[in-house]
Amino acid sequence: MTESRNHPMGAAFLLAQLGAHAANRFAARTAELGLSPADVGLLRMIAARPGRSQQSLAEDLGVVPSRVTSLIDPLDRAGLVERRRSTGDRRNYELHLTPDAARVMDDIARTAMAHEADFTSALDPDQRKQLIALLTVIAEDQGLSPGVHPGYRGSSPRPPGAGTSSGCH
Amino acid sequence: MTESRNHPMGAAFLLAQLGAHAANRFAARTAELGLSPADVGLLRMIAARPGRSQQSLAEDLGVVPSRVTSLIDPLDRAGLVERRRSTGDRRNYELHLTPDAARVMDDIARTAMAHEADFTSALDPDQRKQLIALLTVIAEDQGLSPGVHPGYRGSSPRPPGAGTSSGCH
DNA sequence: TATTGTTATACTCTATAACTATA
DNA sequence: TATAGTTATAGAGTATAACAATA
Repeated sequence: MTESRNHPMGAAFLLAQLGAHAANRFAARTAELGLSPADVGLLRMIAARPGRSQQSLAEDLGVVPSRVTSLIDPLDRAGLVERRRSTGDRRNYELHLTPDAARVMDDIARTAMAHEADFTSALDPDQRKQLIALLTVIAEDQGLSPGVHPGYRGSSPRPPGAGTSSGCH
Repeated sequence: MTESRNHPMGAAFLLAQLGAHAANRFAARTAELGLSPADVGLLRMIAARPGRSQQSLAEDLGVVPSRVTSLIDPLDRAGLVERRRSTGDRRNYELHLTPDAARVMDDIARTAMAHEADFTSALDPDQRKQLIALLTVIAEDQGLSPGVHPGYRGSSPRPPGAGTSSGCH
């Protein structure tokens, strides 16, 4: 309380704090669909580029290929993602959403819109546009790929213990 | 690419994306001080209220008391935090920063300022004020405690698998 | 009996390495 | 020999539960 009064939070800290909160809230919503945020991210990445390989997913996510296996497995078992052996190069898979996934994607879209609306309900439309504009400027300046959420795996060295507590000033 | 062109990101997603990025960058900086972001958060919480107990830390962080033990242990061993048995109630500790910690706190302050400056370097002073104002409105609306970073532990149900990939729309 | 903090244990997440099959 | 993907294994992080000391 003393600190918050005398040292108003910096933008970087507020961003980290709100970002974590937004991710938590979103996770709570997707849980109601029986999906983790990771599931949702994967489904979207496959929807955006059907037929892509697990390898390409691993690169975009910045994770090791073995991790993609365990990430796709539950989606495959749930009947949302289909692994088709590539006819050209039978070593890799072509990942596709199943027809069943269409309904789930609709649910996800609704969930995401509700999340966005709830999260920005304290702002008027003009303020939302301002906020998005400012955040977009920073995102581009920081070299973030549009639509790729870094989770908490880190494009940085990634020391152990990250994730709990503070973030900056 | 298609998606980012046709569906500009919502504020909630940008927040989650930038927040994770900010946390990662900050972690990279604190690592150079030999500290994790968690360490920094703990040191600050103790500095803001010297003599507080591990129990109170557990409540503020939303973690279990046993976790606080393993969080404080390394700081104790590093000679930055001292556990003094409370004279009034000898069950609990009063946590204090050691004299050695003063220098570390200075390093942390410098690190945080450098982080903030780098992160907002794409904005002019007026835009920074705007951004902080907008973020503060949302933070208050969402009921976030000033200065308390939720890590990724979640004030929400917290489904497994959270942390990787997406966050919203 | 209730509370502060610790220890022991189990579970989850993730990376590394070894392996299979293709090329 | 090199590449896509899988499996096995090990390490870190965190919660649960049982425990000690104090109230």
